[in-house]
Amino acid sequence: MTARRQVIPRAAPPASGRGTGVAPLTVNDPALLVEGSDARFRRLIYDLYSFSTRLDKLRGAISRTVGLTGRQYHILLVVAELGGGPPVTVNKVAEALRTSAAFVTKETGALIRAGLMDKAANPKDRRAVMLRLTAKGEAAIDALAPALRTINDDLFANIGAGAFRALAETMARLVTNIDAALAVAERISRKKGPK
Amino acid sequence: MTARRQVIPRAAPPASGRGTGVAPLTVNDPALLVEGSDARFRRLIYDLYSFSTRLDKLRGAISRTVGLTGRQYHILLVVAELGGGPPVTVNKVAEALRTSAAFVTKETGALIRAGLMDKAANPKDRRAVMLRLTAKGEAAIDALAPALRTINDDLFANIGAGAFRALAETMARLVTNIDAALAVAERISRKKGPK
DNA sequence: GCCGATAGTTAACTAAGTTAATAATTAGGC
DNA sequence: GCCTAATTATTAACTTAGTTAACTATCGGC
Repeated sequence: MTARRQVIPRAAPPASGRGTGVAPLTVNDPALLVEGSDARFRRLIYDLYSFSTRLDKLRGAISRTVGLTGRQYHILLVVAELGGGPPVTVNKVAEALRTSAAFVTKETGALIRAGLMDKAANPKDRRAVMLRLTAKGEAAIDALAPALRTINDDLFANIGAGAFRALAETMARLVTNIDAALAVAERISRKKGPK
Repeated sequence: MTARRQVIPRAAPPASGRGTGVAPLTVNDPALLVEGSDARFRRLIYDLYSFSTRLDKLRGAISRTVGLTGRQYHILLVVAELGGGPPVTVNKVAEALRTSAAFVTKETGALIRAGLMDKAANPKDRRAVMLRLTAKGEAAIDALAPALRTINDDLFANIGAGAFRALAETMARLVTNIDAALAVAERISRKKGPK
């Protein structure tokens, strides 16, 4: 089918229009207002979105060099990190990634087919599986480390030790807080638009 | 088809195993190391991922109360913010959201069908469109503000003005840096795994 | 008046999830 | 010891959020 352009209606009478785009504040907390405006706050939220979009792309690009998607690589890292402790189960990985067990099952399947991970039944609990990296999986992580060092250094260029630690602390707090905020949002969402 | 459980192979000989999970460092920059370890850095990256996943869900939950997806609401906000200046085009919105024009076209279509936005041909340049909020679109933004204030305050609970400003500054720098890092990653990616 | 660049749209595809149903197993109450 | 409820993992079908590539229409320079 051809890409015939859609007909655009003639300019309608202008919307009532706030003109300068003044909108109601999106925060109450005075600590988040700069000279009474939430502009800086909204900018921060946009930056967080921009950053996370790009961070995903970054992870995707790095992962492609070993034939993985970004999420698969992330799972590989988490299994590596949890290894050495008690058996790594599907649910533990799902919790660490804050995603569903179903998704972990699907993606670990790809990693196992690629020979980077293996799965064995836990003799103590035959419902559970034990996920482990293979030697090839560990080699893949090691192979990516040099590129990762270059990229991470670039990413944090001109950010000193103080700013790094402050960021790490604030992000840890935000991660803690966001679950409560999400619970509130979902309560409102269910009340107002249960669909 | 029934969900017959997959047969799990008997425990294979253990992978070569790093045992304690010691992996090569993922950063060089000493400002990012704590006692010679990159553990705090990796934790920060995980936190950034966790946070952005949840932030997406938060936006999704809020947006559902007015029948929008998270991204549609985001586009609505950006058009509101850019309004009042020169005509808002598809490309400008795409740039602000760091996404493709194709995606903006598709999502603004939904917003227009919902009566929240309208589109008119620019008489000065008939290739371009002018996106504007309708009165209903502005009303939707206003209607969400009270819930947003509650949720944002919860999200930034126990984060003072100093930490907020430091976070805003560091995130702005990270957003600047990540484009360079992404360029490096994509160069490596194309070199090593052009597929 | 042609030619390359720019603006937008469409179609087809991919990544990254989700929910719901199902199966296998375990653990607890009695 | 047996039944029931909970837990662990898997599968299938679906959704959201994007992407790239091809294409149309228009503009600006020469």
